[in-house]
Amino acid sequence: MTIKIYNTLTRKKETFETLEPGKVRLYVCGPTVYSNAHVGHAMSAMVFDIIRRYLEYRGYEVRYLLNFTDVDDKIIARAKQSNQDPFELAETYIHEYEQNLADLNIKPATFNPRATQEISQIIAMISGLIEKGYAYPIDGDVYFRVEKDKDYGRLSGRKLDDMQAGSRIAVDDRKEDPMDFALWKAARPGEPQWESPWGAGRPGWHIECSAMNLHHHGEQIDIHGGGNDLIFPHHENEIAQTESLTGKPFARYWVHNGMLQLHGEKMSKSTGNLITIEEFLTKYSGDTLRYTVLNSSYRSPLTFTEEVLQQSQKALERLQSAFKPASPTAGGVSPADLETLEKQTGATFDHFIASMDDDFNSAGALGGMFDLVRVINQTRSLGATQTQLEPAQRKLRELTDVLGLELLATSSTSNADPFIQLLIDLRNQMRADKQWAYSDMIRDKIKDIGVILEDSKDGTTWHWG
RNA sequence: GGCGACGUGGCCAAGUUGGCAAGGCAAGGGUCUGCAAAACCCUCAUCACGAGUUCGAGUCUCGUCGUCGCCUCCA
Repeated sequence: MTIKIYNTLTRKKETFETLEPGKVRLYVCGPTVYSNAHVGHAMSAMVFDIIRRYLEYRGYEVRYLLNFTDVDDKIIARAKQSNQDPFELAETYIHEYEQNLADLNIKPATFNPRATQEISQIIAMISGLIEKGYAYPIDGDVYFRVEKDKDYGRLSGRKLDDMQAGSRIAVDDRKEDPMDFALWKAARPGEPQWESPWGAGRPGWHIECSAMNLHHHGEQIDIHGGGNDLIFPHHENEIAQTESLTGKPFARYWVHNGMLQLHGEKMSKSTGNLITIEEFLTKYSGDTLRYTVLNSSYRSPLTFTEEVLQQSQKALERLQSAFKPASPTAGGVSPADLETLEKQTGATFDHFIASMDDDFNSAGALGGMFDLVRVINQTRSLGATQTQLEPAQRKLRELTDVLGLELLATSSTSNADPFIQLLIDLRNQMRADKQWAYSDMIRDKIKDIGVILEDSKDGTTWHWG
């Protein structure tokens, strides 16, 4: 079995082969840290978390770099506005972002490079590009010469001639070509700056990712990821810079996630059409977002509405239902029934691998998992013992772990437990005496506190609701 | 204007090389239960529209309509 990945560069699904057997060099463009991260960032981080987890599950050693762009126009502008030091501002949002990711059960990257920590590498790269004739300095700025790069536009599928440079932003007429982009920006007074052969200044937007990759991964990497809004110009320019310098293909697979749609439009920092991760988590769990992400293709736009989130919550509860233990008094189930369960466990596993191997088709994988949920619940209903249920439940848990779903047990131990149990015992005494009004009242009132009671032949169970 | 993606039941959504349309939510009916909840069983689509290729198309080709993304900072 082989993994297939959709490659933006070729617009086809391709068989996944790594540069080095068993090892994956993965780089994902993280946020520019000038404000609170929103759910769109979370989606992207989650998509690559899922990809990373799956590759690891399939036996790869994944070296995962997620960068922070911690110096740029917006950070500087924002810092000025609030009379803050730009580095401190960036630092604050980096910490917040890392906390957000942790709250969403996103595994930390192997390493988080930052633009400001790569300045010497950036300067070295730019010098190399100038030497090779791919870049030129003007008044302390340095620009990349797109004309010299004959492949330019190959990732985004556009030609220089087709692009309406300056259609929305004034063209700087000092540049040789309107599409030339800044590698280095001359310092303005009061702004962060570093010394360079072209005078004091700071890096342009795209160069830091090229430099970080070169520095921490090497000249070539396996997977380069990010939102599909980065395809042009960001990733296009990364390719131009890196390949012009090294003369080698940069990333083998370019993987892009679709945009999260809020109110029918892309969630976006600049337009203010957003919900921050923090806000989101006051209402929903990280699992709810993760399920929503998993339930559709990572490459498609993600429908993000209250209704969809509620549906995800319900679906998670159903997934969770498979993990309910067998009744302690269960008498066991026939070998035939057990075989049905075993077969479904195997089928679900095979389906999971086949789906995920196919460009990380998590929605398909989930579909198969629900088939197992049903059979587990069926088998339990038929009277299976916990020992009989256990292997199937364990396999299902293994798969939900791969997807990064936490499925926290709805019942958690707390020091309220003895009191809840006391109420249940009292209520069951009342039920034995057919005092329905009082027993129902207890059930209603305790529900208001968040405890759900469920009666069955074998007794009463409860969980936090 | 250029480039690209997409349009599957009330909602979300999957769909390998074309061969009688996964799954979840919601809804209706039933089993169980004092009731409720949970669980289980049953029911619920011809795939935007039109034309074409084919023995056969959601799956290929062309056209129409619609939605979204990029071409400016953006995950």
